[in-house]
Amino acid sequence: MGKSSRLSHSDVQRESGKQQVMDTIRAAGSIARIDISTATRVSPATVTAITAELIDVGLISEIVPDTPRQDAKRGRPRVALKIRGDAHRIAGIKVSHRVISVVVLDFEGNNIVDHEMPLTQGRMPVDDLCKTIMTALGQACDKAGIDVGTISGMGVGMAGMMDAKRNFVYWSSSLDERNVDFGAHLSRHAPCPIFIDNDANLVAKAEHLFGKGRNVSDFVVITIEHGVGMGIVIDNKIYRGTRGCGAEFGHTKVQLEGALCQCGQRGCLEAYVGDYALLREANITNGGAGHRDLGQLVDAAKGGDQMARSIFDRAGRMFAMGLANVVNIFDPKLIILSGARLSFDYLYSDQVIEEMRRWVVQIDAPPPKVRVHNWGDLMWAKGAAAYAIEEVSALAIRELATSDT
Amino acid sequence: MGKSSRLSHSDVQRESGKQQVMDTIRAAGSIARIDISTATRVSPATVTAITAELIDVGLISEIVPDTPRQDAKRGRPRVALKIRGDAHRIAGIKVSHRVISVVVLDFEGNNIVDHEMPLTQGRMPVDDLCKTIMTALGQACDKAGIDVGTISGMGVGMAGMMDAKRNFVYWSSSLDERNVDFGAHLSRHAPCPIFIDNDANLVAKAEHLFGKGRNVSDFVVITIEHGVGMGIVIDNKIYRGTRGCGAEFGHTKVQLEGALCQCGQRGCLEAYVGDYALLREANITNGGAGHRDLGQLVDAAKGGDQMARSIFDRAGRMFAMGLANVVNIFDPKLIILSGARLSFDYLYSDQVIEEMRRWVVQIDAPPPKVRVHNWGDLMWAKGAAAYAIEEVSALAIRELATSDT
DNA sequence: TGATTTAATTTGAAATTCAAAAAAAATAAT
DNA sequence: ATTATTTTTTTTGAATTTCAAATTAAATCA
Repeated sequence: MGKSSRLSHSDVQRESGKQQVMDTIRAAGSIARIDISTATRVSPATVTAITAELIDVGLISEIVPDTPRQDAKRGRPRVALKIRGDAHRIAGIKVSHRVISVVVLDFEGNNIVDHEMPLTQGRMPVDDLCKTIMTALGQACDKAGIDVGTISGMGVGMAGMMDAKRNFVYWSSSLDERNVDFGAHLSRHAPCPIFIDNDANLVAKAEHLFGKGRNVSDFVVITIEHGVGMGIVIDNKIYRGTRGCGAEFGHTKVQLEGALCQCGQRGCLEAYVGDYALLREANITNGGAGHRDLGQLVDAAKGGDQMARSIFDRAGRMFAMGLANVVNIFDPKLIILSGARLSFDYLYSDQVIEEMRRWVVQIDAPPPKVRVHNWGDLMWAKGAAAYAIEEVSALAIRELATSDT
Repeated sequence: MGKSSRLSHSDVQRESGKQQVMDTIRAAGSIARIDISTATRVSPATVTAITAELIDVGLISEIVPDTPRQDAKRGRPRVALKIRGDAHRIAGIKVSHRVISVVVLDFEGNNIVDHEMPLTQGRMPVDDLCKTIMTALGQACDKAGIDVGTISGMGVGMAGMMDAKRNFVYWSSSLDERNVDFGAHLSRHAPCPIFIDNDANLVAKAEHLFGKGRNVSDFVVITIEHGVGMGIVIDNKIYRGTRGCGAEFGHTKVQLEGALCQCGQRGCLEAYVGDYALLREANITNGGAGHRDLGQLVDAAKGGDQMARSIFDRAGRMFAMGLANVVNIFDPKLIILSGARLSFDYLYSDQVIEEMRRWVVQIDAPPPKVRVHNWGDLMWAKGAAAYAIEEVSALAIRELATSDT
């Protein structure tokens, strides 16, 4: 054993010319053949051949120049190509505890419809969850007046540990069972291919395809919701680690024998920056004088309350330390702080980022860029859709090779 | 900018069939064609064609079965292939402060000769270092009675930050100048291709080719010498980060506002586990009663000295915390603790590893394996040679394609 | 000795890619 | 208005790589 692990997959993973061209067009939005050629180092002849085939099957199209003349240059004008939005409809679904969010995107990534469906229970049996997901998708489709059957791929994101390759869920807080072949179950209800992954990875996908990670080959995305998540992109691919649970940034240790975390361990980053951690501190120091929620605490800090401010100060410093560790280990080009909640402002402040930079090993090269991306709640569902778009794209191209001509 | 970064290199990097076959043979040591086929998923027909060519140019050879009968099985017996050791001679050179270590290996990785040359000064001008390196290599060759001109590739490892791809050194403690095109300088003195990289990366290479990382696609190597280094292998490739300084594991922070590190920052792991850190503590607590060296300190701890023991205890706990953070971020299959100095026993103890495991997020899947690899001092030089072997191999195969039939 | 099994090789065809030449579509110059 | 020039795209024919299927080779088993 082991013998086969060394190289066996590199062949499968290596992108065919078609894939490469397709990805380049998607990344660019719109791009002429000659630019595809220079970007991919594939010869113009081949680009012509490939794009002709892709146009033929309807995956991409030429853009007719509406402005008759562009920036005056000689020579045959370049004609740009783009993904055909109407080639496929893709759904992205994010399952969280209280709600299921759905988006339907066209193949270009444009929003067709989005929808939220409240959940009465966070944890449920496998088949219930499948049905619930399909109900949510059905409602979204009704809203847009489209048929569920016209959707050609569906990404599903949820918290927990899973093997994306096999659509297998080791554990998720949304399921009352461990080690479920969730892909197989959901397939029975869904009329299209399904792609399941950890939600942190999906946000990374979303940033890569649609967000601030576009055209960046290596970066890290950090998200804060209830917990602290991290997604890693290396060489344009999601890095998933060996156990498939994604990077557990929230449980990196920032203090020996430190604060108690909900995971049962001590000194986790999450135990300093998570909302429950902040509230815990606030309510202890508050002398039991009634619970405060996070909004109140933020207001208090902004209003100059020393106590509240010191709580956020420490959280910020711990967060900077955790970030610095990531940079010292990974040395990414870019860190994206991706979030839906404005209440985490204090962690995304310039001060925290400055502090992180000071803790990074100093060398001549500039420290990694940090960009804050404040998506709405749809971020997660869009990530799921982004994943599905990539996979459907790959599928379509593989089919191309198999069938006809 | 940016636009071309997305895919441009994937084409260059993707292994040709020949590379794949060559790598598989090297990783296996010896392997039959049919097994190469299954390992690489390349058809038997192609494997036959490729291996025929490789045999033709003398890079590999068939192994004649010395034992006439093997484990009794029917069918045509498989004939194993192996790298031809005499195809090339490769040098590996590690520059440290007090000594230059040299190894010369054959193409299979067998030791032909090793040699150490003391240095009178640790930091020197570029051309001096080039000459010194060539002198050391000359001495090694003399020792073995071989001609320097017969060496077909040379790997050089040194501490510091460098861009391996360009053989460019941003900074090294062995040079009195920054931003040196060291490859260009050394090329003027050397009769063969040169490959330069950070020493931590080279140890990772050594483990991958010759050590405990053989046949493992993703792992992390941690080395402790004066400082704490880390090398990362992802998908059979060295992960170098964007700034090319390798992973700065030694400067990850394990304590907010903690102990002062030689880098000037506070709370670095190195400031707790580095030898100078231990001695600093020992000598403070010693009440100024004469300096003790690390050996003495180790002996004292083993002899039951409470003070000494508590120093190692804390160092061990900090090390475990640092390791746990790497696991929580990276989730590698395997961690190799690679070292030349036995005095670091206390960091590589079962207790420390157990502690680390407890600090890793608990999931169903087993935690990463930890293996201690106690190489001699040659580890570093062998790493340099390993790198050169890989590169010369790639070169030879590229030439194959270029020249003749 | 022939049947069976497994490994390796041969052969012809398919797929992919590219260099070089040609064509297309624009502007600039005369 | 015509020709020259420039740049992009397409066509064409050839080289390379790879594989499926058939064949050959080398062993053991009956």
